[in-house]
Amino acid sequence: MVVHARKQPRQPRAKETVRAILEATAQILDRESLDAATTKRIAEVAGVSIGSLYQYFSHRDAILEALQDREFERTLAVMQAVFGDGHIDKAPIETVTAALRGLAQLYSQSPGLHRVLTIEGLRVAKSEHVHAFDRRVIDLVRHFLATIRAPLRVTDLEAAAFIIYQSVRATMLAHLLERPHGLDVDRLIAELTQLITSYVLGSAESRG
Amino acid sequence: MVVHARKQPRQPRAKETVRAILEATAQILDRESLDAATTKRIAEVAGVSIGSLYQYFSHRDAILEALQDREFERTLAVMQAVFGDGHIDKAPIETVTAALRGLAQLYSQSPGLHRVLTIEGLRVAKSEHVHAFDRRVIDLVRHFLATIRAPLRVTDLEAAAFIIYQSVRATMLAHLLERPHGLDVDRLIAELTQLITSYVLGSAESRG
Amino acid sequence: MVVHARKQPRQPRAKETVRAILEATAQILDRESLDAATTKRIAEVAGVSIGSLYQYFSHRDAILEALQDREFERTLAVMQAVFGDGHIDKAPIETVTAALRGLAQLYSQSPGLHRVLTIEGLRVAKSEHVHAFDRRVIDLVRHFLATIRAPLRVTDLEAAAFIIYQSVRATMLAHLLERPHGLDVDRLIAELTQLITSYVLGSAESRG
Amino acid sequence: MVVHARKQPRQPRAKETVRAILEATAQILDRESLDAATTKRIAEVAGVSIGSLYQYFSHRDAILEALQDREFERTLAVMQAVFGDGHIDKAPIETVTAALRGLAQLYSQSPGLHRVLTIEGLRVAKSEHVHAFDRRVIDLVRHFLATIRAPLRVTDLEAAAFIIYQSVRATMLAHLLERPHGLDVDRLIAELTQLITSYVLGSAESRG
DNA sequence: GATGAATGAGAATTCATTCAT
DNA sequence: CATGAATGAATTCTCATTCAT
Repeated sequence: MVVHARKQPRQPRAKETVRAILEATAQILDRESLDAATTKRIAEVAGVSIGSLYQYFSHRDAILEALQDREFERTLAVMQAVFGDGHIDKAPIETVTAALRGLAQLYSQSPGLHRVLTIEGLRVAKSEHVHAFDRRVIDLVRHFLATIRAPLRVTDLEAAAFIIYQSVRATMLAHLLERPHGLDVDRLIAELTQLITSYVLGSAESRG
Repeated sequence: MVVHARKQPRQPRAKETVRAILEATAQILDRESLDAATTKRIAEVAGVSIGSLYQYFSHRDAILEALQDREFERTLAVMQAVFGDGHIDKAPIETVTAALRGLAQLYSQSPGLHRVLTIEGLRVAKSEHVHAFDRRVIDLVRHFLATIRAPLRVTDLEAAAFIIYQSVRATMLAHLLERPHGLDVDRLIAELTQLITSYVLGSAESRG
Repeated sequence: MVVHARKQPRQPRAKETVRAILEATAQILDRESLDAATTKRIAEVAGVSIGSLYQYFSHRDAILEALQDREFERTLAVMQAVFGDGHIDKAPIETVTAALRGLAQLYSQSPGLHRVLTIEGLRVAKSEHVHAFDRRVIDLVRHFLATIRAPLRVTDLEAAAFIIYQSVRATMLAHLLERPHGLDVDRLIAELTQLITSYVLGSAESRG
Repeated sequence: MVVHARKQPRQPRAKETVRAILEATAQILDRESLDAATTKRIAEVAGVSIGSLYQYFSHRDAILEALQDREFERTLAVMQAVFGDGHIDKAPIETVTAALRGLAQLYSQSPGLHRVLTIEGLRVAKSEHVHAFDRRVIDLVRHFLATIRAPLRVTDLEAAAFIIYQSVRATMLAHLLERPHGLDVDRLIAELTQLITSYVLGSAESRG
């Protein structure tokens, strides 16, 4: 899973080192910026030597990719849990709210990390990595839409999933980074739920 | 207009140089990336010397800011035209469609530029520049919502404007950069119109 | 006399331009620093174009050299006046005081200029220009010492002239630049007079 | 001691690198000039890469400051040794001679370095560093004057110390840089001793 | 003559990566 | 394995000088 790792850490000490490196990088991205995440700074914060970075990661970007992996897995896990079979009998509006809640919590834990992931998604040469993640999330959303029993207003589920994914991500991230006053997270989730359900189901259903 | 210009170009040759620098930078941002826009590369593409960059721009970022300015003004002009008095009697759905069309056209002219502007908006230390632009666009949207005659479903217009702005921007940009197959721009505009009108007005009105 | 001048200014307008350039440079050296005296800045302050600088001076340093010339001539003029025949009958202490007074006045008119001239004198490859000036001043001092009628305590007049020149220059300049509190210029002159006459004549004579 | 060092060199190899950098810089200052001491040139002469300069010094000037420190400490050590308790019973003329001898030796070891230090003292924005050194040397001289048992001719010891410091420094440095023929260092010291003692004590005492 | 736009060599500094210890 | 000193390509920016208008 850790694609670019130079060597799989097997010993406890090695695992701890890898964990420290990823934690340090996440912290720097969260509190500072992508530019601040130099190898020197990561090594400092992690409390290891620069050499150790290259023991486990072939190049600097591999560290970021490993972090992406971790965050991608967490995000997908949250969505899979919400969209899982257990929720198929609930009202769509509740599933949507649950998904948004889960995402909001995830984002708020490391907004800087998601900020960087979004920026990566804006690169011209977007990595396969990032592309595959987008694909998987959109597939999950599309699948969710397809399993809604109520009549849908939207017909092109692929397009709808794409739009919903982009809208939710951008809005949540902007909210977290800018913290516009007078708009707390619960209210944001309520509004986004409204946005999505109105779009997908039409107002009657979303009201009911 | 060129806020950070070191010197206002007076002679024709000078104006041409400034134009070449901005054009070159826009092209690099469009086709490559923000990182690729080094002073060396910009000068090369513009066909001028590095020194000439600094005749008219105090530092590298000032070139980007000048480009931002240009794009900000264009964007605001489009929106002001659409939201202007002439449209107050039209159905909201038409105004929304017109605005989205205008934006889509603008974005498609220089997607890379808007990509960079979006990235700038994701920086920890977002510049006053970028912030002010976001503010003005959201104000325009809010004002538009406030002048709709039909009964609104949303109550917090500030929140609604914020969500709409972020959603439209992210979706349009992602569409332009990824070009998801099977989703042409007209369809995208139709879907986004649906998204917005359903959210703001409820389905009955948006259908009508 | 203006050694490096590219062309002798003959027309009134041209003379005025040269004057403006030298004045501007002197002002910048006085108020700012040697580094601040860029061709761009000199042209700005002088109110001429950069091109005009090169109309009259072959290269930037030629401007500084012309300034040196001017200052060197002034300095030598002051000393020649004091050490001239008229003063041969006065007491040495009075001549020394008069010379110091003249120099103090000259230095205070443009301390920054003399600062730069001193720095030039500290360059490894001191220009012939600067060297020749040092030589001439020391010759003047030596000649003055040789014409004193009272018995001298010093025997090596060349050495004495060298020491006196360096001491006076450094002390006066440091005084002007640092303005040590509690030491006004009259007091400084009195002290330096004491320093020199005691050294050259011994205390009995310097007291008388 | 190395105030601006970025990192304290611990390993032998590192110490050797720092030493090489300082040695190279001193050599360039001695044989060439302050302007010649570019980072590229220092690295070349030191036989290290430019990057290594920045391992140990935060910026170019920090290298010069480290050199200054080294020289300041040496200079003060020489003067403290001479003006120390052991010399209080000796004749002032001997203490002055000893001090001048010590300084002459120090200056002759690295004239270029002292040249640069003097130039730094002539900068408009003289660094606190340099200023503090001047202050300390003048304080030492003043204290020495105050402890002389013989009756002094000078009354303002602060002014006298200032004048003596500037005169000795400038004269010794000029002597070293210009090497005026017919004036060897012993003779220079004798003359400067004469200059100082005559000034401070009057000729009778300085003769005895 | 006068102008000032254009030039480009050269300066300081950063940072991912390597490798001897 | 771990370390961190060393590397040097690449970046931004300055400024004396030239030359077309």
